[in-house]
Amino acid sequence: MDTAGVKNRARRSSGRPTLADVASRAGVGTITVSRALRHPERVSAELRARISTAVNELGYVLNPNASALASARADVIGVLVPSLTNNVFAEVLRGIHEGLIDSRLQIQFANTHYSDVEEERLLRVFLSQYPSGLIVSGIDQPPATRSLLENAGCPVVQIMEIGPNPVDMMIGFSHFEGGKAVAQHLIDTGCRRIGFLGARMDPRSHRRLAGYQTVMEDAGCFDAALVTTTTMPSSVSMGGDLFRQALEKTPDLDALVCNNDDLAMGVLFACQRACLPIPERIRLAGFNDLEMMHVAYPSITSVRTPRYQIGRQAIAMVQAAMAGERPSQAIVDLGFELKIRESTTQKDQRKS
Amino acid sequence: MDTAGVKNRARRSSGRPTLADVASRAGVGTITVSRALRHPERVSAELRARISTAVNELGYVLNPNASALASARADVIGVLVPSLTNNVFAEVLRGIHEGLIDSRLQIQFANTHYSDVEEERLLRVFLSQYPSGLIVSGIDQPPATRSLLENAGCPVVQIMEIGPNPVDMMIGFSHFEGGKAVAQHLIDTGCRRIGFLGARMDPRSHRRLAGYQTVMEDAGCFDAALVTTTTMPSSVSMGGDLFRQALEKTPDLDALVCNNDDLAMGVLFACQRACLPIPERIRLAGFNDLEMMHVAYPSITSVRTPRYQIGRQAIAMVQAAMAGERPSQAIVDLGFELKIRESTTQKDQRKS
DNA sequence: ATCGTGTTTGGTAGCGCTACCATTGCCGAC
DNA sequence: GTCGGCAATGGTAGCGCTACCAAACACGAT
Repeated sequence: MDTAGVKNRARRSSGRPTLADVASRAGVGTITVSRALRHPERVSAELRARISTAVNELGYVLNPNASALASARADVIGVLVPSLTNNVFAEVLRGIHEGLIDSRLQIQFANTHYSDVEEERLLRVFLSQYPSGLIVSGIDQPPATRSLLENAGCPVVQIMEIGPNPVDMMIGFSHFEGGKAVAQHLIDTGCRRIGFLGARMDPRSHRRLAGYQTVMEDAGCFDAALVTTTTMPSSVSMGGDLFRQALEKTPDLDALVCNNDDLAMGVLFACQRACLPIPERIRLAGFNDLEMMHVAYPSITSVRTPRYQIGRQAIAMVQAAMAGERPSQAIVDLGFELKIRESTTQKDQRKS
Repeated sequence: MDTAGVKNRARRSSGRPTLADVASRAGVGTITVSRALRHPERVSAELRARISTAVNELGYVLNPNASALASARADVIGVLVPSLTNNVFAEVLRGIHEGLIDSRLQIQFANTHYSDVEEERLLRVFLSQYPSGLIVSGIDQPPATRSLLENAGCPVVQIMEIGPNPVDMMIGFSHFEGGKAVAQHLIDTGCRRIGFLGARMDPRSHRRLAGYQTVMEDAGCFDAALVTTTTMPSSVSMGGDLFRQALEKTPDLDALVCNNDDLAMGVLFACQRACLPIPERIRLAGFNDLEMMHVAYPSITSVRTPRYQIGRQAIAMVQAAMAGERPSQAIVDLGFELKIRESTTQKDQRKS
């Protein structure tokens, strides 16, 4: 009967304007419209204007799926970070975002939750979309993941730390040296029983610990009992917990290097609660230099890490590589800065 | 000469296995492979097994661009949040992520940086990809953005707060009531000169302020000089700055409601530095109940907000709507919980 | 005038997948 | 036995875009 079939054998269409619509309105070929959007400099000014008018009149938006399918390349930069809760990575993302303003490229974050398995899975998801670039955290990818990165067919930047054998490019700083710097500072100010507190001991944390250990051994002060770590996630309350554990093991602690600032905050509060004055009884140092550190009372010594710059320059490296410009150096060390504050300074030294 | 042209007139191909490769290896049609991956229950167990084997042997990965192009639907949920630095949204994202484990769907975040213009731009980017669902923060979208959402052609969940006229669905809690609850608590404990500190006054902050103001007016205590706000971003140091401003305007302050916990931390440190004891001289309350609040010294009263649950349930609502199940109620109020701690409790009351 | 070179534009054939049918086989109902 | 209905499977025509050519044209060199 065919009575109900109004749209009998209708061809599906999203209803949105397509390149062909723009092309016919502008009186040009579809490919010229595509070029005008993608490489404006290859199209004459006159056609560019006509096309631009047609695009605006129709409200045309390029279909990224069709584009990616046809060119086997998506205008997407995949960014893999182990945590979003962690303010450290939030700053990196801010740098990436600001480096991408006025660019056709889009960022696509994913959170590996510190899991190698999850990292590999997410990387496969990214790769299936033919990204234009990849930014991954750390340098300790397992072989399978590393191999995926090497065959990604796009620029890859490893961020946060530096080391030998970059997959492609690398930007960060030495966590080992950072750990050394804090420990050395405390040694220099006369501390001997310097504890180390660490949570969520990822590879970067281990390298900071190694830096601390090197300095302690060189000073003849190392004692395994001074190190208190956990694989549990880092948090402020965990800082307090680890501090109490450490104090029980080594009651003669005179300073603490914390693997990050959250832990340091926890120690600060625990000390306030236990009436152990900082820095008089315990010197305290963190890592990363979150904004809170210089505001705290007492203000807390920390290692300022160039998180924003890492993001900003990582994206610049990707864009340069996409344009065919290989960087002069594949490995960029942005360094760090030890911010010495009240928490590791004698009261009498503090007077300026 | 054509000597260099080895791949003369070669057809482009990504080199990856395609559905057709899988189909021929499994001895079935391409469409059956597509179905086996997309709707396994519609394919017989035998073919499913053969196809699964072929997929594994070839290492086949579905091309999401081709899939989205052909079906005008991408397996992507777009999530728009105003900030990533803010721990508040990090928890929401964690909820969304955990709600999506074992799902084919992917999340795609974007950060609007509290900008309506940026929000609209990002929304257009999302829409161009034909997302399967959208999660947006807040309920105050400007008309153009709202219209985009209404015509998105997919489930939309507005999160973080609730109000009338949802675009589609809504989940959150009342910031107005939250603001009222803190203020009322302080009134109840005898405070009269209760200040309000706010930074980055987004619509939700304004509603908390309105809640505070209502309570203050009802108690006959409202004084515009007690309110100190800024449009600048919120931070711990900003908390200290606002506190100093407030103390100058109204030196007789006996309590402070902070628009969020970062500010409250800043006030805490500023008070410690100025030797103004909390709660004896100043009572202090925050908003959101970040982990730090219960660890601080003194521990800080705050309004615990169901951030994780918001994310978790928002994604569940999207998935249900995708399956055609309309929720029994389009608006879900998850409430909040006032956590009363040392910072608003008299010393003598604290003894239990 | 002829040629080469470079610039601008367009035609067309896919990219890999899924919507839309059509086909087949099987079963119970009449 | 024939038929209708359902379930399982497949053929094919796009989805909207861009890579790959080719054509048209301008311009200076020969």
